[in-house]
Amino acid sequence: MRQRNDTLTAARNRLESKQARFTPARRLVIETLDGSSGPQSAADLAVAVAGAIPMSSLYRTLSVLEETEVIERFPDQAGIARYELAEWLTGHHHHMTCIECGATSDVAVPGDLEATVADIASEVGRRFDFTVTGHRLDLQGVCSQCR
Amino acid sequence: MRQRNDTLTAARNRLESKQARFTPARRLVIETLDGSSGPQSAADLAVAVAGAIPMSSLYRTLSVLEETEVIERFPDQAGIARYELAEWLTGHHHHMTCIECGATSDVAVPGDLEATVADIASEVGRRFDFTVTGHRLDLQGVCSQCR
DNA sequence: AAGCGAATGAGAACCATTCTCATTCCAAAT
DNA sequence: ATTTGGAATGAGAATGGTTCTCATTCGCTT
Repeated sequence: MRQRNDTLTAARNRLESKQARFTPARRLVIETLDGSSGPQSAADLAVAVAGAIPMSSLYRTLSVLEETEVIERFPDQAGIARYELAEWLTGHHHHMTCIECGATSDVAVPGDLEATVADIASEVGRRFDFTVTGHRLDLQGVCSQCR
Repeated sequence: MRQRNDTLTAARNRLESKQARFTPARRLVIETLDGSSGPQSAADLAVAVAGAIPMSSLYRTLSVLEETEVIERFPDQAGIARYELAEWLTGHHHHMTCIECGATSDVAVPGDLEATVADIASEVGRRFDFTVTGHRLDLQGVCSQCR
């Protein structure tokens, strides 16, 4: 399993390879995301870093990290941006969203099933003349706490 | 295959069963979405209806249709809301987004593969103690025109 | 130690979306 | 036909997440 230091080092290398600095704010955001179990909004992160990063800087930090592909953005159902470490840092995974409480959490689909999903994705691409480079599976349902 | 009139009638029934009227603006938006091959933004729809519906009314129309579950909203990668007819009107389907041109189109995954996807979704739910009620598969890649 | 491009922070600006409210429409009852 | 009350409409203001501006500060590199 990937350790926190590996993530930080990998992210730092990525930033430096794109001539961007590995600054305290960037490091703090990466560490915070690394400790989260699902995608976080800018507001979530502002709380998590306890005001250590002003909003304008936080947003700028997020766009730098997104442009350098250290993190990925996916808007939630309301259209609010949520961020996660990029898959090359976390490993490929999917999301489960509870329709009761709205919480989204990561799911690493077991290898046997994931292989089938990937196969289906490329098979569908083949049938529709579309070169598939990635896929994302979102599950909606009710989490154990809400049930 | 579902005909346009079926869609309109079904949508009308749904609206009326929720004590909402089947007004010209609502009908026009439904017809426009029925004639689209992928999710449309409010701005797209404003163009498509050629100014026949002012923005404030268009947005209100969209929220009524969303609340009555005639349409579904999914924000695109930029967080801008895009709308489609709900799956009970169109049939279950997924999306393919071209990473070159950004276009998103609908894909009806062939029945054999779709059944497998559904099985995997519930199997994953079982393993993670999550009651799956729906799923969505998004394919990223390059469309035939961009390749 | 100096120079210089990058990063920061405060605040203004943006813009998709929602809200307000006065007006108009429609359906049902008279 | 007419009235009536709730629903829908449209114009414009307000909201709020996000981005931009710009003056200041930081941190490499020489």
